[in-house]
Amino acid sequence: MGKRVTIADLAKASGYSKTAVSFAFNAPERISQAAREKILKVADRLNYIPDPRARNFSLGRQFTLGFLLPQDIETCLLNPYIVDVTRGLGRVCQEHGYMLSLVPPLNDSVYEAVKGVTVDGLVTMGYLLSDGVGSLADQINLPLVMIDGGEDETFLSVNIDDENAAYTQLESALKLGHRKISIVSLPAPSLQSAEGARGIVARRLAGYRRALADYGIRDEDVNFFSASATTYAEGQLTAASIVARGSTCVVTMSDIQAYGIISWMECHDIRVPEDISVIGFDNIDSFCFRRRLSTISQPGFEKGRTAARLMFDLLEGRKVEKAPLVPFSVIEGETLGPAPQEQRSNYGNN
Amino acid sequence: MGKRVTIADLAKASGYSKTAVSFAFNAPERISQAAREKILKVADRLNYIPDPRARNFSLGRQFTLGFLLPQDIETCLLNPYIVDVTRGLGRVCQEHGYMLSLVPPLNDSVYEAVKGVTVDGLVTMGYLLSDGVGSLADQINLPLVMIDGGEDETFLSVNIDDENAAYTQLESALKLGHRKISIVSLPAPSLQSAEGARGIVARRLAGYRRALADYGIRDEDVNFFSASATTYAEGQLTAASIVARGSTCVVTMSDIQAYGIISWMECHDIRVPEDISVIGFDNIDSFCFRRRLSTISQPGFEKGRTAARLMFDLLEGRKVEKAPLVPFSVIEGETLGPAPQEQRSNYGNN
DNA sequence: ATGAAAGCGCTAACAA
DNA sequence: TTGTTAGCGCTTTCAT
Repeated sequence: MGKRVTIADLAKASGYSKTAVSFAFNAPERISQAAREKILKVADRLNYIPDPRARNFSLGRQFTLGFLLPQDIETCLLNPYIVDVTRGLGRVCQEHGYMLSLVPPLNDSVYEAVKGVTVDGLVTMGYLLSDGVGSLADQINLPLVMIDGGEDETFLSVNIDDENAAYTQLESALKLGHRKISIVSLPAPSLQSAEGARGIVARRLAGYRRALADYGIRDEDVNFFSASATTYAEGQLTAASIVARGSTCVVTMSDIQAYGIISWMECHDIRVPEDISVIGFDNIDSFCFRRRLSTISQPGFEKGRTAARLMFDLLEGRKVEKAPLVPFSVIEGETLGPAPQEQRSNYGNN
Repeated sequence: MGKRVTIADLAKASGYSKTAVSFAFNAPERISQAAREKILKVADRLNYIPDPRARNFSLGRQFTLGFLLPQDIETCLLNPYIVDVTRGLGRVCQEHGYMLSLVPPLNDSVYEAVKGVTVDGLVTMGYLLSDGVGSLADQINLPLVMIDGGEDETFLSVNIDDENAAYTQLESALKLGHRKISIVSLPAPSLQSAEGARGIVARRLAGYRRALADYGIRDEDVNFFSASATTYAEGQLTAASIVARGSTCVVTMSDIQAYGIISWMECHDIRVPEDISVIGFDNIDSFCFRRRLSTISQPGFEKGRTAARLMFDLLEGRKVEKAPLVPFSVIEGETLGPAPQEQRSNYGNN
């Protein structure tokens, strides 16, 4: 348990100064061959390894990017979409020799988490301007890139065109004759606030509203559920209410919710999509599900990569354009079918 | 882009000393009400937030745990077993207000990665003593807990009883009459070295050998494949060779390999388990696969949690027992069936 | 209750 | 080429 060998120890032992030692490790060209060799030899003998904590502090860099998660690590990593984003971030971090730090909201406080973070830049997921993360980051001079945040001039945010994606998603159900729809939303802490109006949830809702209007769906035929967490289990919990409302189609903002819902249906002998259709959002690795989920594909990996790249552009002082929209696409799976006939007749001339 | 406000700024602005400021934030009892209030008020006005980098450096703590991965972040997070371990680690980190840093081997060098890491403790996955990570950690005074490492006195390692688990896995195939077996191993960098003999791969191989011996299987009826990476794609690549060798059962050290193999089989009209059986290892969330995979369940989440707890025991100076074995179990899925009759007759009186 | 000052281990501007 | 020394921003001992 002996204390770690320091640069001072090595300086003394080798008969050189701390500067020389530092140069021996970080700037060979600024020191003579002989000195360098001697120093390194003694370093080896003493088992000296420069302390990265001190080095980073002195350099003012941490060689680490932070990933601010919307929920617990435990919960987030249950969502393959988030895992995919993490993979994208990790890829780019490695290319730059950086580590990737997972930062969950601490004791339910994002602020405390952000205040305590020791990273060169923070990539957030699912936070909005109104959450105050942006201004806090600003205050402590911390570069910020958002994923699935609000589309705002102030900060870079990597997004798909959520409004159109949601429109497309719902429309693919409406086209098949569905008229009684359940919509399952992501948790939206700031939905109420004015600034939240530009958030991802709000944008998707706008897309839904437009689609509903375009197809003349009446308000009373739409049920809206706001999940308290984006999990499989939460999906299962919602399923019963959905069925009770007589919807013929469920539109979710997350595949993982959709899976939960489908699993509940299966346990209750409700056929998907014969009795009720389900269409998800994300397109998490569906190769491993029983049936291919009908869904909207949004490239998590790509989003992560893009965000991290933007971050390094920022860090390395490169010019940054506004973050580009990442493309989405429709995945035709096996969980979306035509609306059941009986229901359809209820709404007549269609 | 103004520089961040420092403790010195605040000291000057508030008319107090740096000490007072520090106390105002970290030790209210050591300062007068009035002083504290005044300081905090000015802090607020100046937008002062203590810099965690300096604070951590000064305290000699990072409030971060490192997770040393066996491969790229990108690749590792493709493996749900590893994601599960990460979740377990993350859970405990959060309980302690810690962040979790993902540390991949940098430029293919674990050493460089470990040398540069700024964490309070390092949890490794899949490394052995012979990889030298242990002694390096020792050298820089970095607490270490291993997952799936060697069973060794020197370091704590969280494991299941891999030898018996492997035995059980293979035996469940042998019991069903399989006599021509393919074994797909994890990548094993240090399998050759003497110390590697206690590693996870070696222990499982020992289990396999014992099972093969107990059931009198001849060497020439066993095919051994060592994957270069633990991925779905690698599994698919191996599948063709497996079929070519005429095995009736594939035993893999990882579910993800098994899934890859099965997917290849399906694409080539080979029925699982009618034509060939597959039994995996890990039991990654099989709820989302087409058919339940026959496999050995090892609790990744539990391993992560246990490892992190041991780490905090270490960090907080608690006594630590030797790491306990985490229990495994057999999952009876739908991909392991009796050996095909034709093959069986080849090997007669059974 | 308060403050001066000495660290923490390293980097790097500056002087020799 | 080499060494002296002043930071980096915070914590904390030890006087006062």
